[in-house]
Order: sequence, then structure tokens, then C-alpha cells
Amino acid sequence: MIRVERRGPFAGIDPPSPVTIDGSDPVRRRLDRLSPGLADTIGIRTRRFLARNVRSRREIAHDGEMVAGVPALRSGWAAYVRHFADGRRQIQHLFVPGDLMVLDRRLPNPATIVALTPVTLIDLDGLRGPDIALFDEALRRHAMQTLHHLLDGTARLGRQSAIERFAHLLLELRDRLLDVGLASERSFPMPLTQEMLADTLGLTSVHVNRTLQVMRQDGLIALAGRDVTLLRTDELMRMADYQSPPPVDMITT
Amino acid sequence: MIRVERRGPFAGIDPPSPVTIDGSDPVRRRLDRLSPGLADTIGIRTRRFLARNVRSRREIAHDGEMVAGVPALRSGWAAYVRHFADGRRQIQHLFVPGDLMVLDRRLPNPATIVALTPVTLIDLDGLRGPDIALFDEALRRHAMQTLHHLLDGTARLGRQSAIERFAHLLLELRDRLLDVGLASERSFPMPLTQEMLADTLGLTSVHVNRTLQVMRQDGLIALAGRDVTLLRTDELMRMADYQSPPPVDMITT
DNA sequence: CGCTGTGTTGAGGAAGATCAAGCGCCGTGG
DNA sequence: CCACGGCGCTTGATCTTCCTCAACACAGCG
Repeated sequence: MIRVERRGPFAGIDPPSPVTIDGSDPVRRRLDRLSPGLADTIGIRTRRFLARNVRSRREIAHDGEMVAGVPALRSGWAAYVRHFADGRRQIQHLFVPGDLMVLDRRLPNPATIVALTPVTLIDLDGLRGPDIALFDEALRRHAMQTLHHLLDGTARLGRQSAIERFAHLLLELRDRLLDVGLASERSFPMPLTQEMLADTLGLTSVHVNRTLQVMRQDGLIALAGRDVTLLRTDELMRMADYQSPPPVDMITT
Repeated sequence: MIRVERRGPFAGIDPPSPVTIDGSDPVRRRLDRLSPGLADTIGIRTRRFLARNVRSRREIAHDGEMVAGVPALRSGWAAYVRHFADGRRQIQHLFVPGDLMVLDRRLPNPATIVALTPVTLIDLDGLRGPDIALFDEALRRHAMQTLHHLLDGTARLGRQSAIERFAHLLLELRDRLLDVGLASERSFPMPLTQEMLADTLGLTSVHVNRTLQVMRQDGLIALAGRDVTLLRTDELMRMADYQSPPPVDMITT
């Protein structure tokens, strides 16, 4: 069972330090995808942002509490996690680099956020000013995308078999990482242990292990260290009943 | 398997007619809970709203399309539904009377909405004007509550057994209906077929039937027609690992 | 009066959980 | 430098939950 380390507020969180954001930063890419041109408009490359590091397994934000600023995930993976009294846990949403960790700046955080790997956060709170409307729209779009992934998650957990859930999750991650420049068409890094995958997919780690073996034997995927390669994307999409997300510019405003 | 009737836009939707909202209307209660005093501030009782009826099983809104106005559920139950190519389906979120059917007025609907019973909708779009800020805040709070229920859903589907899922869902419904004055402490109407419950809980209708029998034999609940009575609430809460929602006035703004 | 939707029951089967053990890797401390 | 311990991965054996298939009863309704 996975243990979450929590030693009071800001445990495991180093003091923040100012950083700049370059052109290939996932956060920058993500903002630009949410609202084309936004990054340039707000002059993201000329600004400095507070960054802080969180170690693996530490809590980033607590359920029901307000989140300070607008944290964005610069590197590493994190998750919304629900813990049960008897030790079971469910990962409810995966955060990948580029994701914002706030859904509504004025309302409390809806779930506990835990770092699944070592993580770097940057605070975008400085992005107020003349373009606040544009930035707020990007935030709203981001929240709707998160919600969409939650809806995908319920369908996956409620009605799909282990192998279908895997296919669906891998395709979702491929598309999300592609969006921020961290995946190619076929492969991407996935720094999750099999136990974390089990907690995401509602399975045991034993069954995750066996399902992955089947998928490799069937030539559906290949694993090399923490890198996944999707070998038969069309077949994965068929079995997962997966449909690619619409491009952002297709979304009516 | 449940069939969804869809015969083009507005199939099964009668032409809208103007109605008034009285003091015990679930929509009014809900708005007042979201933002105490909101209903009076906007003079909800003196206004007229467009209402329309939708028959059971019909689509209310389609995935990915914009929703017109601000539809609220005046009576009947509805749901976010995901359909799979092979006929499986998953109910992702239940709408009960008082619920709003829009999460962000400016973005497309994130899932298909289907009427699970005959339904009456009213359009709150008229509630703009001087108090639009107050109304918008209520909308944002409502969206966060919906999101919270989605998160509960993923935990339920991913990590709980059939009987635990049932206990959790029934407690959630009790609290939500209590909020709009449609439940007492112990019992409430639940107009869902066992097949709809199965699609909500990620089970088969056969297993729903058997689980309900066990719960009745164990003295956990009683069923009378479409009314549920929770007989051992504390035991249900314990087994479901359920925690009551915080009162709205405890939510920091 | 037959049809359809809903609830109920039985028998058998399959997906996934549980329990237990072993292995390799790596960081840490003696 | 080596031993140790924890973690993650793997495998086998067994068990449980839930599914599948099938049949039937019952009520509402055209």
C-alpha cells in the first residue's frame, strides 16, 4: 500500500524561487493551446514566476482548503486522490505537466492533491492585469477539460474491463502529453508505478501487471523503462471506444 | 438494455410556456442554498420563466453542443450519460430537482443529458441584470458541487463493492434531496429503475436486484414503491465511508 | 388481450481479488 | 566495499464477486 507523507503544511516543500518560462515549457504550451496567443499576449517569457518543488508522495493541496495563487505543473505528475478509512485509495484525476491545479480560484480545492513523482510547481498568479479576461477564459476552459477527463474516468471505471480501461487511459495520456509537446504520435513517458496505475484504474497492482503482460504479448503496446509506446493505436482506440478530443479551436465560445 | 429516444433536435420537447416559481420550488430552494438570499434578491417569485417538458428517455442536451439559456430541473430526474458502441452505458451524474444543467454558460455541454423520468425544465436565463455577479457565483458554486459528486462517483466506481456503492449513493441522494426539501432525514423518493441504478453504479441490473435484497434483509434500508427509507444511517455511513457535505455557509469565498 | 418494461430467481462461468513468495535494483549505513 | 532493507515487479494458487444467460411473474397500457 502506498503511503502518503504529510507532516503539516508545506512539509516537503522547498521555499519558492523565481524562474522564467521558455518557449518549450509545458505550461506555456498548455496556456497557448487553451487560448491561442495567450502566452505571448501576457508576455510570459519576459516574466518571472515563483517555483517550488514538492517531493514524491507529498500532499500538494488538501481537500476543502483554499489553494494559494494559481499553481501550474511545470514538471512531474500529480493526482486528485481519495483515501478510504481502511487504506484503499482511488486516484481520481491525473495531472501531467502543463496542467493547472485550480478549477475555480475563488472556491476551495475539491480533492486532495498528491505528488506522484517529484514535482515542480509555478505560480501563475502574476498573470492578472489587462489580460485577465483572456486568462480567466483559459482557466475556465481548463476546468472544463478536467471535468471531461473526470467524466471519461467514470465511464472507464464503471463499464470497462481491465484491458479496455488501460487502452483508454493510455490514449488519453498520449493526447494530453501530445498537447504539451511531451509525446510523439506513438510514445510518451509515464512515470507511474503499477500500484499507482492500479489506483487510477480501480484494479489491484497484481492485475495491472498481468494486464500489461497481455497487452505486450498482443503487440498492443511496448514498455521500455518508464516509456510507453502504442503499437496499434487504431486497435487500442477501437477496444477502448476512444475518441480523440476536439481541437481547441473547434470549441465554440 | 435501455433505449434512448432521439428524433432530431427538440424531439419530445413541448413548446415552452411561462410559469412562476413558488416558495417551495426546488430550484428556488437550491439557489437560496447556493447563495443565501439570492432568490429574494433577484425577486424570483415575481418573475416568469419559460418552462418546457421533456419525456422520459429523451435527450435534453447533446454532448459537445452549446446549451441555450440556463436550464434548471424543476421536477423529475435526469443524468449525464455515456454510451458505448456496443450498447453498454454509464450514468455519470444524476440530476435531481433543483439542479442546474449548465456548468459554464460559455462552454459546450460536456456530456449528453438524458431525462430518466418525465422532466420539467425552467430557463433561468432571465436572471441577469444588477445581480448577475451574485447569480454567477451561485453558478460557480453549483459547478463545484457537481464536480464534487463526480469525484465521489469515481471513488465509488473504482474502489467500492456493490453494497458499499449503494450505501454511498443513497446517502448522497438523501443529502442532495434534503437540500432542496424533497427528503426527510430518513426517506426520499427515488424514481429510478434497477437498470438505471445499475448504469449508475457500474453493475448489472441482476446484481442491483440482489444487492437491494441483501440490504433489505440486513435491515439497512426499506423500499416502498419508489420511496427509499434509510433504516440504519450510521451503519450505512460507516460502510460507505461517507461524509456529509459541509454546509454551504462553511465554504470560504 | 397481448405487449413491453420491470422485477425476480436460478445455474453456471469469468474477471479480477487475495494471499503468499521470490527476485532484482538501488540507496543507505556500517 | 559490502550487507541490508525497502520498493517495485513478477508469478502461482485459490477464492470471491459479479456477470451471463435464461426463464418467469407481474403490472400497465394500447
